[in-house]
Amino acid sequence: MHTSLLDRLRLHGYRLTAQRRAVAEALDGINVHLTADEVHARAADILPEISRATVYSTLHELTEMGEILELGIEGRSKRYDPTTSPHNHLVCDSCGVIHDVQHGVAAPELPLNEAHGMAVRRAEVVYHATCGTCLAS
Amino acid sequence: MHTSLLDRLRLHGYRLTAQRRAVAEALDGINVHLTADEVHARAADILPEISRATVYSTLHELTEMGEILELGIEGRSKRYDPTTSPHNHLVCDSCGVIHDVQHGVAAPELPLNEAHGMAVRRAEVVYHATCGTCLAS
DNA sequence: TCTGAGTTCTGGACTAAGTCCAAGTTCGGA
DNA sequence: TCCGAACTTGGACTTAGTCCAGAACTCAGA
Repeated sequence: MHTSLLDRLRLHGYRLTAQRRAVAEALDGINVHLTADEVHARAADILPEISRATVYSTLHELTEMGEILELGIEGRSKRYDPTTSPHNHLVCDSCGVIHDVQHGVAAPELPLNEAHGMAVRRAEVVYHATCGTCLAS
Repeated sequence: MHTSLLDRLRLHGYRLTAQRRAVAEALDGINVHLTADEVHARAADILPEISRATVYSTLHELTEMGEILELGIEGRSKRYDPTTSPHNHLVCDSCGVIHDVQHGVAAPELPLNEAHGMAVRRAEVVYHATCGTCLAS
């Protein structure tokens, strides 16, 4: 995946740098939703001197390109989702863990008269739950 | 509303203090979703010396009681929703403004085999959009 | 009405997440 | 290879939220 992601960065007029490569690799092949700090830690395994500011800006670029999804569902920190095809999320309100929900149910559409003049881009269903670990403690 | 809300605080074993009254009044009769800081500002109009820490702890108590909803949908700060009956949200991803969506569409239910062992409490549909103000700028 | 135990509040210090910026470095088209 | 534009760095800063010890307050019971 990351090769084509880097290609796409290029198509969008971004330069290919070691830092962007490291962030792309950090996001490659994972199916959990990392926080910016976790992405930074993984990228730092590949490129130890990468700075937090660079990771943040690269994540913003990828979000803007639509290559990843920025989730601000619960907790203090945003999480980044490499799966951009429409899907829903199951969130533990107490620890912030997020699971993808793959069942094919699409979020119901929003009637135009409810849109408050806003341009709706996507809809998702968020299931608020408590995970086993948090239930036990 | 706030009278009964205070009654319910009492029923839950909480004491009635001027500070809790002020927070309850700050949330009373509004239909926008305030951030903790905005709640603090409104409460401070009623009780100028109320501290941030108190507002935060009162908001947590009310959330725990189920009297208000804590929303962490987008942006850096949580917002508090005095409407606890099931409804959906329309969010501007760029400025964080949240509108309630009143149309009667319920979020689809989550199949048990998708629940990852988590106890699902509620589901909501979140519509991600850009508001008129942000579109213009 | 008074009292005292226990609850609540305060304000300031602290933490975590994220942003900003100036200066130095690197990329890649010509 | 050269050079300008784009990118990165790291440290300071901002914002949102938490923590804590001591002071103030609430309210049940006398």
